[in-house]
Amino acid sequence: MNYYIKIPGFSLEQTLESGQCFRWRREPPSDDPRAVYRGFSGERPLRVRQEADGITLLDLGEADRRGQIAFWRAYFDADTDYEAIRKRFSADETLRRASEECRGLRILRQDPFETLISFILSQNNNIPRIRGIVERLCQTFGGSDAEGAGFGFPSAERLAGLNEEALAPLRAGFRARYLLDAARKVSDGTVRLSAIFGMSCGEGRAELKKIVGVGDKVADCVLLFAYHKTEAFPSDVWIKRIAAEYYKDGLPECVGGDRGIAQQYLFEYFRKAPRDGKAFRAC
DNA sequence: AACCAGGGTGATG
DNA sequence: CATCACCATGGT
Repeated sequence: MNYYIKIPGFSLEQTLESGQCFRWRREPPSDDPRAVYRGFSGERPLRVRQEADGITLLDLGEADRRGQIAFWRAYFDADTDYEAIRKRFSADETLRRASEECRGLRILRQDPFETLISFILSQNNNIPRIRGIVERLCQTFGGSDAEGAGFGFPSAERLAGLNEEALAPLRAGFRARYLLDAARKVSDGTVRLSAIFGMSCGEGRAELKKIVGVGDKVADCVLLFAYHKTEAFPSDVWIKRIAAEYYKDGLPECVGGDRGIAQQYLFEYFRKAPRDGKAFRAC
């Protein structure tokens, strides 16, 4: 059974290909002109289709349909008013352009463990290769869906029982050691991922940084993309360049507590900008 | 061939 | 506290 969710202005492509998640793939073009994506959140599979004014969840199973719908509404952040946020951001000219250009982009509410591992693997790495490593991780250690929808994200317990040798086929390099430390500390309760929902940004950051290989940037990505703590501000090489060019004295006042949302608009806007010569001049 | 990629760690000034 | 080599791998 299919289920339509109205999300005005929302774009699957802008959201799922913005570098905040790594497990969604666009299906090859069929006779259906509308884009269809297939992916997972943690162990939950989904096929989802772009509509003019929202999305359609495709082929939902019979069990707990209300629960599934509520889950994906939250995942795609369907109940946040991004129009109001963009209006507020428009006081700053650069942010106005970025948020206009990336109008369909939303901050997902992803699975915490999946997000943690994915961004551990992201360090000193590029997005296509991160996607490849995460995919191999799921195919090798994740649970298979009965319908052949693919492989869910492996649990912390499963990964905690492995060693670096077992992870070698992933070709994650030096990050494999960090992945194991994370899986171990999550599965033995040293790091309590579920407790972070109720923590402040600072507390959550400290909790995540108990893991070897998690610094400020990775921690803030998890706080933003899994826990939806929008005051988290992941500062990567792109954002550092943008800040040096446009925001030497910090973000403008209109951003308020939503620094993470501003960050994602800026990241995506400049990353997509034409790269011939001076990347930022034309923006 | 050198440089870069949604960084972090550990060793030095 | 600031800097810096280094980490493993693949793409340009």
